[in-house]
Amino acid sequence: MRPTMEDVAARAGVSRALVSLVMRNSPKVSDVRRAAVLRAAEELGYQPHVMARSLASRTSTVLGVMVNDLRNAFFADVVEGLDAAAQAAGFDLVLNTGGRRPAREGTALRSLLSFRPAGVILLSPVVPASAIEAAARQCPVVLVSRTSRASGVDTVNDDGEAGSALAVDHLAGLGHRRIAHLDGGGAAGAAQRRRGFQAAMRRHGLDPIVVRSEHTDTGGEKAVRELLATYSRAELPTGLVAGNDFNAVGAISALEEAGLRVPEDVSVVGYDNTSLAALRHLSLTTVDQPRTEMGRLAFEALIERVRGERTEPVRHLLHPSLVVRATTAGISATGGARR
Amino acid sequence: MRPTMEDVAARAGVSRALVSLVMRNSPKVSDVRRAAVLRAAEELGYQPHVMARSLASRTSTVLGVMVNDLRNAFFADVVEGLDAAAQAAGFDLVLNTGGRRPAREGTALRSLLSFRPAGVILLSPVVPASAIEAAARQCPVVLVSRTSRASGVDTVNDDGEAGSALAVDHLAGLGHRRIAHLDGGGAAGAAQRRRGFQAAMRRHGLDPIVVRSEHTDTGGEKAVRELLATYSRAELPTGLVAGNDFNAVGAISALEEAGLRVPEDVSVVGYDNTSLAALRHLSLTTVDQPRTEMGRLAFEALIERVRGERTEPVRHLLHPSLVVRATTAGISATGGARR
DNA sequence: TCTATTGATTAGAGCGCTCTAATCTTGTAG
DNA sequence: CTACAAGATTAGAGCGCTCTAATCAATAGA
Repeated sequence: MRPTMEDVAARAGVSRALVSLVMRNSPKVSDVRRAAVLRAAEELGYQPHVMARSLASRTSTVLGVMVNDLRNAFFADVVEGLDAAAQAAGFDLVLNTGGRRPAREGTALRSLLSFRPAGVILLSPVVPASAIEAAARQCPVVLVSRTSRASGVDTVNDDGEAGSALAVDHLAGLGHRRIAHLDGGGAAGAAQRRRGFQAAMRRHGLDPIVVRSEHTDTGGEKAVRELLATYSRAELPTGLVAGNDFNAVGAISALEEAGLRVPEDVSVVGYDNTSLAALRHLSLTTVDQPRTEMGRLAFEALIERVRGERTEPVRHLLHPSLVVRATTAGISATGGARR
Repeated sequence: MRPTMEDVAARAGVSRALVSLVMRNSPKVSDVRRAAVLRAAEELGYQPHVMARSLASRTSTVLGVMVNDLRNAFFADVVEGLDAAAQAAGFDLVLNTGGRRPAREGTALRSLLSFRPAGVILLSPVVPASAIEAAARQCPVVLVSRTSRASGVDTVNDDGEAGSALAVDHLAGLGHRRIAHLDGGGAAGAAQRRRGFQAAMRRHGLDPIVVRSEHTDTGGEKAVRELLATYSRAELPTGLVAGNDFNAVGAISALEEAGLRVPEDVSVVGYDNTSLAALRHLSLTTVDQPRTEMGRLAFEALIERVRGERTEPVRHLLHPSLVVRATTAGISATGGARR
């Protein structure tokens, strides 16, 4: 059996309460006793029992985290940021997934709450708003990549509209006039990206072309084939704003298959700046969201509520940035490319 | 304040002990009482406090998980498998990262242990063996992608030697004789993959060519350039067994840059079957490890020990499989390609 | 009628810790 | 030498639950 505080106290010749004070490094312990306790703890390999501590102190160092999909690199990055911030502040993450299924997410959320966590962070949850509000009645809740109007809920989102605008501005700046968006369908954030695209295009006085697609590489291929079937070579869009990086890669494949060169004939911009985009082989121009930063901000929003420093909800809208690589270029007078 | 068992008991007009029995759905409760308790719990929105339960029962439903690197899709998949199995069995994951730094991993591990978890699962940890053995003295420990001879420790690894052999057999079967391995250097599992490559080559009566590289795309590029500088076009290896998928992608880039076609001139096999490999754009032939399965097995190994069903260590060595896609082909008589 | 017997229910101690309030030490001023 | 404040230490209750052992109710057997 692992040693308890009582064991340490006995060995150090002090009371359990004193050991408790030392463990929480209280200033009101004499140096002699502190040293004795620390030595005894060391010798016994003692480590406080977080659960017992949590129960007795009526406070929790547990943060519940529910992830929409761990396989998605986006969430992995957010969790990284979260973990780093949490560890630095002495919190631990209890992590879960609901596999994108509302019912399972509900169970997962309840499971997190049964830890009586200091707070809960939901990454792009698919549970109904009512479940989120119910959770918010028990502890602070932060939503990442999902909005909410509930008063007890903070949110951290990236500004998808601004991201698309960045892509459009970039292409328009390179001289492109016919630019199409490969829409992400019902995927999280897709609607915002589409809206941002349309608004930016109009701002440039251009006609927004939107092709229904999805956030996969095959989706990108299909969308481009559709485009090729619809437009004559001369009228084909010269710029593509893909729904995400995977979609962009599929689009590029289909373009090359059709004998079009990227970026000489068509420029393509991705979204998310996944590790994929950074590969030399692709060198995809893409929109980057500060994912790790989002995790950090989510943690901070939570901690502010935990510490009671704030009660009004906060809505972070993070600014994406454009990472220019090799899949975009200007248009030459002849319709060819100019880097 | 959230309702406690006492509240439920009062509302249902029974004792706290009875509520406890109902919550653990004991068979020795009359139907009438059970219904009354359940209703009261429902009305109050009561949910047992896991930590209090854990403390009182001296058992834990917490599984500590330390991940080498969350950003790595490999671990994400393993965690997925772990989470699914754990949830099904009523366990919760407390998750951590040490950022590949031994000291930080040590802290992370200690943090996990302070939950007095039912067990701990370490995904490719970089902590010294002594730390692992110390942990094993406190609770069952399962290692994934790392070996150990300690008696209290179970391991789950993929058979890297077999994986490389799969790749070599495939290429040799296609008629390739000059095959090179792009070695992963000090990366986890790299040594095994190299050994497997060498052994398989000798088995086929071929001379194993090993180029020092690393598990990144730039590493793959460099290795191929080295190869190009070393061998004449006629003597250049026609088959490449890359250290992992990223490395393979880099290698392909460099080959194409040099005017060589894949797979017509050179066949390339990756390792890991990441989402990258599945992209149509690449369609990389690669070696797949059953990652989700590894998570499940890790959980099962742990649970067997928790239930006391087993005390001798178990060493799972999982069989990889080859996923043949479009980057490998046979050699034609003229040195050209034949799919 | 009384005692077993079985099944359902509960009292109460205790898990490992924190926290308040009380107690014990000192040092210092009068 | 006494009084008292300030600092250091501790006793003991209690966090929300489980678990053992005791109690209670109801039925059956003699």
